[in-house]
Amino acid sequence: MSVFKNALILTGPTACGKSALALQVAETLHAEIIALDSMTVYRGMDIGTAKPTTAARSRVPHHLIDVLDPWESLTVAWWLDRAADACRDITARGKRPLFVGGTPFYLKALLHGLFPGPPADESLRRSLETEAERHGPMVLHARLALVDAKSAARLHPNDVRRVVRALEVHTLTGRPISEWQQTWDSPSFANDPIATAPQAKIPGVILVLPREIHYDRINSRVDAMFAAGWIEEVQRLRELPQSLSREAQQALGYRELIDHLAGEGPNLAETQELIRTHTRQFAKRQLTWFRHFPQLVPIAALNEDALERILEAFVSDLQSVTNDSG
RNA sequence: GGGUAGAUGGCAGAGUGGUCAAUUGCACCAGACUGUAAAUCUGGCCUCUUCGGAGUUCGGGGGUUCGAAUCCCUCUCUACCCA
Repeated sequence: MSVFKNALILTGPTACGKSALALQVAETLHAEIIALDSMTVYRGMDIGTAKPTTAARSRVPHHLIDVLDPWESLTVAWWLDRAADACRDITARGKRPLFVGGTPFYLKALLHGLFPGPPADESLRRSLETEAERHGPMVLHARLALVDAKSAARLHPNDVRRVVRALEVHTLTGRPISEWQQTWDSPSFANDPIATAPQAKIPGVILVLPREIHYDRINSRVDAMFAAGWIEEVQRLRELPQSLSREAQQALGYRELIDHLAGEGPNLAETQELIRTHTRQFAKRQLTWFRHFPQLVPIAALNEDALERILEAFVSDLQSVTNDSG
């Protein structure tokens, strides 16, 4: 029933070697790749996002890459819609969709769906945020407690971003967000008319590698990005006629480089070190998400038989596989 | 050789007689995450703990004091200045 029923997932933390393996997997399984990634969607942001090269993209078709300009906004819901479209498209052409990427929130949305609530109301958000700045976050949290005790209990008062969204959903729908959010709690809730999440059972694999090795890879990849002209790329983005969207400008590394180029950040060497550090921290955050998905089969990324193990994991989950190679 | 200013927890940096195991930031460890998510937020971070506390810390040594990271002496080291 789900549009994702033929899909496969290859995920893992940043710089773990997903892209290279993905090409091989895609070629073996006759698949096309859909980027499970919140940043490679942006045109002109190539180096720092480790976007698949044109060579890679000519080997295997990639979707949801370079689909937005850097001044455009992006949300999970938009991404999920487009991912569903791409899936339908690929399936219709007799190919298999292979999600590749490491944006954990999008992965969760893909696996568990989103509650079909209202999208962001920017002006409402702005006024709530302003209020929090003036009178402190407690004010918003206290108000939330009045209309949605369950969410208030779950959310820390300082977590303004989520408190605002909870308030926003309640204001817009008259229904507490905690009611809407039951999508992720109970499968039986799928019968509820407001919870129409796909609840997809998509076979997936997660690449893992020892922390020390992983960190070395991250560090040297950041260095390689600088050597490849990352600064010039960011400079070009700064010279665009329109300023970057909030989502684009908070991309890891771009943000630090933008600050540096604007004279508001540390010197170049320090900026580079900062980006290495932040990338390592990001990888750790990704890992805390991945623990929530026990259905993903862990594969040692550096093992020589990684490709075979991935294929095995997929095959054991599939009834029909268009695979004829060893 | 003379002078001045300093030495504080992984780093930066507060504190200048008790309320100091020592503000804060960073790093580090762990956690959360339902339309900003490569974002944002939370907890921990000297040692031991029956979680009530207990024991050792603020360059080394000595001293003053009921009591010192804070005052005095001395040693070592560092930075800058004059020779």
